[in-house]
Amino acid sequence: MAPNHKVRRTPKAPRPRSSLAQRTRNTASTASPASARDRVLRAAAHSFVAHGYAQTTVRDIARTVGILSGSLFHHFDSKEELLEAVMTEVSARNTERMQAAALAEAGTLERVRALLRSELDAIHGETGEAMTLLVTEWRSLGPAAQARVLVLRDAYESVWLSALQAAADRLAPMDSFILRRLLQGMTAGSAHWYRPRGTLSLDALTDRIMTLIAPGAATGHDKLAPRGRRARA
Amino acid sequence: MAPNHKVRRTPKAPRPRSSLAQRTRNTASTASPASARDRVLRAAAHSFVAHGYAQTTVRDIARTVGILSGSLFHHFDSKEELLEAVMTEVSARNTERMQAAALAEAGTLERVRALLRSELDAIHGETGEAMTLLVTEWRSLGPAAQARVLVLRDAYESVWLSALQAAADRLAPMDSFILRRLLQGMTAGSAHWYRPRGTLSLDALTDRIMTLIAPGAATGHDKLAPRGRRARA
DNA sequence: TTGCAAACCAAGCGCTTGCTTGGTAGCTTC
DNA sequence: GAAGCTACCAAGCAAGCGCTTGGTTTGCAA
Repeated sequence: MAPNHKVRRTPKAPRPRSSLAQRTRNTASTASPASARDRVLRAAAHSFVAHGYAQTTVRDIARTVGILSGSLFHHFDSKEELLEAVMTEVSARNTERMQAAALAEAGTLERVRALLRSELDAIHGETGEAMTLLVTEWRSLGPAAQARVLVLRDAYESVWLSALQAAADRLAPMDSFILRRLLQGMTAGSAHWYRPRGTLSLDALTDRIMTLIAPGAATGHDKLAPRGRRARA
Repeated sequence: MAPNHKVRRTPKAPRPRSSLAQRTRNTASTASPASARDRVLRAAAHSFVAHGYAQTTVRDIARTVGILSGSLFHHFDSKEELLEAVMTEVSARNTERMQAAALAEAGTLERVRALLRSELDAIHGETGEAMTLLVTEWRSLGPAAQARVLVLRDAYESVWLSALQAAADRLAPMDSFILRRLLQGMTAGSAHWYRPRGTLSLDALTDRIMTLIAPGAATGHDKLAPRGRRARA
């Protein structure tokens, strides 16, 4: 087996900086609009999603940020810590967004729909959230990092679970835990085939899934799902 | 980017052998019950599924087979060809099994159920099929190999599509292509959480999914899905 | 008995990988 | 204006990777 998962050293967290202004170099306070650390994080997230963790080299990430590979380790202690940071940030941000989206709705079923739409946004949205990484690259994390991220993941999942339980009488008759797992399969799997620029909108996709889990319930938009449409590309 | 996907050389296919009898070494005709090539294939499939393609080294595979890493290349030209061979064999075998399972049923909905059960079998069954690899490790294949495997994958998918179209009036009102993609998400995703040794049987899981895609239809076994059950571990 | 091919070993090559080290440029602070 | 900090470069190391090479063992066929 390829020896992954090194032991953790001292956690790195360069002091936050203030000023702006763009230079050839990102020095102490003349940072880019997005700080150097954030730019590394974004580049890493994008590359991890697009090509996978193992297929992405630290040299790739450094190149897109515009620095040398060694300089990455000024911001992060290891490549794995970079993955953990991406996962941590992504799941924290999305738990927040999801909760806000749910609270904006009154009905139980409408809340489930809001959660669903929010999750699809996190996967396909223009903000380029890397939510799928939590599933697809889970085993690229070492056990210690897994345990740490799992705490955030559980918080995210508990929001889902209570929303599903609250709407249980309007959903397909099924244990909420199983329903959630099936739902996650559908949303995560959509990363492999759904193309945001295609003919199927994210709202329409949300409706299709709602049709499955809440049969007979009008789901708001696009009530009768038109047949014979294609989603390709 | 990590330089994968080398060019193809001459395809290797050692002549098939006949006799049996176990020795310390697998020579021309005194092969193990499963030929050496098959044992390599099985070991590779198992390791690819368990730890991922990138995390599996050729030394790992060789060790579980009981040979040295260099000897692997007597059977396969490259590690990627090994992955391709696994995918090819798996999708060919499962297309066959699935078609047989479907033809054993008369009704359109029963056929869909048979396909579904067959796919779940391929993912979780005791035969240890590596069906999930086709999704999870798809991008580990180079473009050329992808094109070759895609032919088999398309055959598999077309069986699904025609079954779904035939049963369309008894399924959730939705384009069959989209329904298939959502279904595949549920089945493939189950690899991440479903445990065959748990309290939820594969038949019961099949029923839960059928409940979603064919609401109001009695699905054969286990008609009213009991609530409040847990599937964990 | 010799010839031959398949199956494998032993050794290691060349390359890429994540990461380290020692030093420097630019900015802030006192 | 010196100290001190962050951000970065330049160079390269050790380890692990897929894969190659040359030779040996084994069984079978002629």
